[in-house]
Amino acid sequence: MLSKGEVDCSCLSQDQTLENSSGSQFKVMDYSYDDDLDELCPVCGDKVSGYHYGLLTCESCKGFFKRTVQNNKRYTCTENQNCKIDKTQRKRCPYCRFQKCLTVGMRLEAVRADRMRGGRNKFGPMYKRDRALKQQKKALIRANGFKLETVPQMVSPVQTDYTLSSNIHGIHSVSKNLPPNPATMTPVDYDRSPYGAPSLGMTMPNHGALSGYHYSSFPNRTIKSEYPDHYTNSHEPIPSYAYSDAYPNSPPPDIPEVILKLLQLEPDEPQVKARIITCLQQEQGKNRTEKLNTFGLMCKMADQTLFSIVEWARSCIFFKELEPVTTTPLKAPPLLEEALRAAMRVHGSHFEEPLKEAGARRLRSCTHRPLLNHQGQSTPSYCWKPQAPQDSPNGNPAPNSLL
DNA sequence: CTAGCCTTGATA
DNA sequence: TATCAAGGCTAG
Repeated sequence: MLSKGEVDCSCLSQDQTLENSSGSQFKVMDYSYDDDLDELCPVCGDKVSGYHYGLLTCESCKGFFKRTVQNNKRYTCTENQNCKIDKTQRKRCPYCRFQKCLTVGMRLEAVRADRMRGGRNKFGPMYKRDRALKQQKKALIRANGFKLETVPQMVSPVQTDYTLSSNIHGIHSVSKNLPPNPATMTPVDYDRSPYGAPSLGMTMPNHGALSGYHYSSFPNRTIKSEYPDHYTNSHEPIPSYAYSDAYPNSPPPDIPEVILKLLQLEPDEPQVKARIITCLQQEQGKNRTEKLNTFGLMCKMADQTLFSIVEWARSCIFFKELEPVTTTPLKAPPLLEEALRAAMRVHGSHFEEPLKEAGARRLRSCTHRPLLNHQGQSTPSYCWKPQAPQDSPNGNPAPNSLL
C-alpha cells in the first residue's frame, strides 16, 4: 500500500521518461495524493477534499450530492437552468448545482442505497488511474510548454482540466468549433430523465469524468446504480458499467457497436495502442521543432498512460465524422490522420467500417445551429439532436446510445 | 439546508 | 495495518 508522498506507477507504461519539444528528456514528476488537494472542485471551484462519487470534489459538493441522491430530492430552477455555480453562489440554485454535479461526472451509483459505511467501492482503480493520468498530464504540460491557460475556457468557467476526458471535450468543443458540453448547451429534460447524467448515457461520446475507464478498467465488473429507477428512469443496468456481468454471452443493447467490435477485435489493448502511438511518434519525430498539437498530446498521453483505446476511438469518431458537414471543412490534424491510418492498418476494414457506420449514424442526428464563441460572435457549430428514447423489448426505455 | 468534521470498513 | 472514500453527525 502506498503512503502519502509515494507514487504508484504500477499502472503506467514502463518508460516514464518524456521528451519535450526541444528534444531533451526528463522524468515525469511525482504525483502524490496531496496533489489532489491542490485542485479545484469542478462543480463550484472550492478546494477539493478528495475523490467523492467518481471525481475530485470539495467536501460541500460531496455532501450536497449525497443528500440529494440519498433523500431523493427534486429541485427546480427559478431561472433558466443555467445558473452560475461557484463557491459563493452554489447555495442559490440546488437544481443547477446538481445538474453541474452530474455534468462534471459525479456518479449516482457511487451513493450507496444500503447506506453501508466505510470500505471502498469499485471506483478505487479509477481514482488510481485518474491520479496517474493527472501525473502524466502535468508532465506533458511541462514537456511541451502547453499551459493550462491555453486550454479554452468555454466549457465551464471553473472546469479547467480535471480529467483527460474532460480535456478532450474541451479540445473538441473549442478548437474545432464542435458542440460544447451538452449540459451547458441543452438543459437536461427533467421529466423524461430526471437526473439524466451525461455519463450515464447520451447522444454524444461519453466524455464524463473517468469515462475512459468504462471498459478497460472493469472488464469483469458490474457497477449498478444504487438508485436506478428514480435517477435513470430505467430498469436497465447503468450502460457504462454493465457490460460483462450483465451480458456475459451477448452484447448489451445500449453499447455502441463500434466499441464492441473494437473490444472484440483486439483484446490486447496496450499492443494496439503501442502500434498506433509508434506511428504517431514516428511522424512527430520527423519534425521535432513542431510542438504537439492538442490531439497529438492526447495521443501521446494514450501511450504514456492507460488512456483507453475505446475512448481514443470515440474521439477519432468525433473528429472524423464532423468533417463532411462543416461549411469550412475541419481538417483533421495530421496526427489524427496518421492515427486513423495506423488504426486501420492495425484493424483493417474491421476498424474502418464500424467507424464509418458510427459516423453516419451520428451525422444523421447532427443539426446545425449557431453558437456564440467567447467573444460573443456567432460561429458555425453543431449540436446533437436529443434522440427520442427507444423502448427496449422489455418495455423499458432504452438508455441513449453513446454514438 | 449547508458544510465541516467524525466514524467506519473494504482494500491494497 | 494504513489508507481513503463512503456515510453520519451537528453547529450554524
